Amino acid sequence: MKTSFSYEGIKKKGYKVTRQREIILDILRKANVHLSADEIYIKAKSRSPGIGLTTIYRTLEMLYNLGYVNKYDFGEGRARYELNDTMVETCKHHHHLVCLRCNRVIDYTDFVPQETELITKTISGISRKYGFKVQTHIIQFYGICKECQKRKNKNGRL
Amino acid sequence: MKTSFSYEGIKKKGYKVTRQREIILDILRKANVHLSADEIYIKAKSRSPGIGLTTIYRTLEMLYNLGYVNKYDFGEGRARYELNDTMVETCKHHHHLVCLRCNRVIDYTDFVPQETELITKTISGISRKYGFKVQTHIIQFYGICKECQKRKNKNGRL
DNA sequence: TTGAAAATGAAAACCAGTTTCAGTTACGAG
DNA sequence: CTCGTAACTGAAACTGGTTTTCATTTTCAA
Ligand SMILES: [Zn+2]
Ligand SMILES: [Zn+2]
Ligand SMILES: [Zn+2]
Ligand SMILES: [Zn+2]
Repeated sequence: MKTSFSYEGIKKKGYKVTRQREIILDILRKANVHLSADEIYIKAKSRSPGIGLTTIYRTLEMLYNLGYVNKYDFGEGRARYELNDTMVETCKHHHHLVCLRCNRVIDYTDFVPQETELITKTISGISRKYGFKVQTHIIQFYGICKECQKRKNKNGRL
Repeated sequence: MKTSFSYEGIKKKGYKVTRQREIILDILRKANVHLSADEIYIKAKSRSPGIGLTTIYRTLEMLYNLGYVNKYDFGEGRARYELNDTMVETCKHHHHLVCLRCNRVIDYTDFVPQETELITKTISGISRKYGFKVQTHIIQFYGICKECQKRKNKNGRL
């Protein structure tokens, strides 16, 4: 555990830097997918077998309250987490494409031209119209991914 | 229960029109907010005390599979449902502003012009780049509503 | 070094949602 | 209008993710 770049923010808020939290943060930092609490637990256990699932949840909540992780619901009945760009400079803000057939989630950061600009304008428009101060947003497109389009349509709403 | 305008779609798919389903549909039709399964259950029970929560869940799932209701997660740990515009002509497609302090959810249908442009361009961009066929989307802005901005900031991430 | 506040892990509790199953109902074929 | 059957129902048990409880341990500023 060498990179201590973000621990200051944690200490400043009165939270303590523990071995468990270092491990969880490291796992999140290295992940390039959205992890569930349970997936983090498995990974953490292999490094520190005594760690408890409760600690995973508590740490994720702390990081969420600090605004360091995003928490997503892709309709699987459990949350998924990822460090956001306030924490990791390599993690760029992105949106999601969720396949309704295979449940795969595609992140995309390479927004179509003008998308970023349009979002900025939309946010300021919302602020003007509704007096609502936007902090974050979630944009998810649901549909059928390229691979699934090749397969035969099975039952369901798809 | 007079309005039977949408029951044909249900029958056509091999589902039966039962008294319970009529009640649930009627509750959804009259609601002007997003209801949770439990809230629907309370309302339904006052009309038909014998109704079971299981039936609420099963009916909502059926309606979701038929594409008649939208299912949302606003981070409360339970789903919320509403009839969409395929079912109710008065219900227009909308996006959400979720207040992080008071948890109120504001629907808005009068998008700022840039927002409509954003959606159109993004969907066609996604189709071109990823071969992803978009069916629906969810756009939620999280922040602080007008009323809460007047109040003092308490602890938390806000 | 040390003490108070914070964090930990195990176990139990919690709770939205699902499954099971025996009895009931809708509804189309006849 | 029967009738048979597939669909539907409600109660109860169950599931699985998340939270709470509590006794013990750890962090870290003074
Ligand atoms: Zn964005
Ligand atoms: Zn797919
Ligand atoms: Zn939209
Ligand atoms: Zn508010």
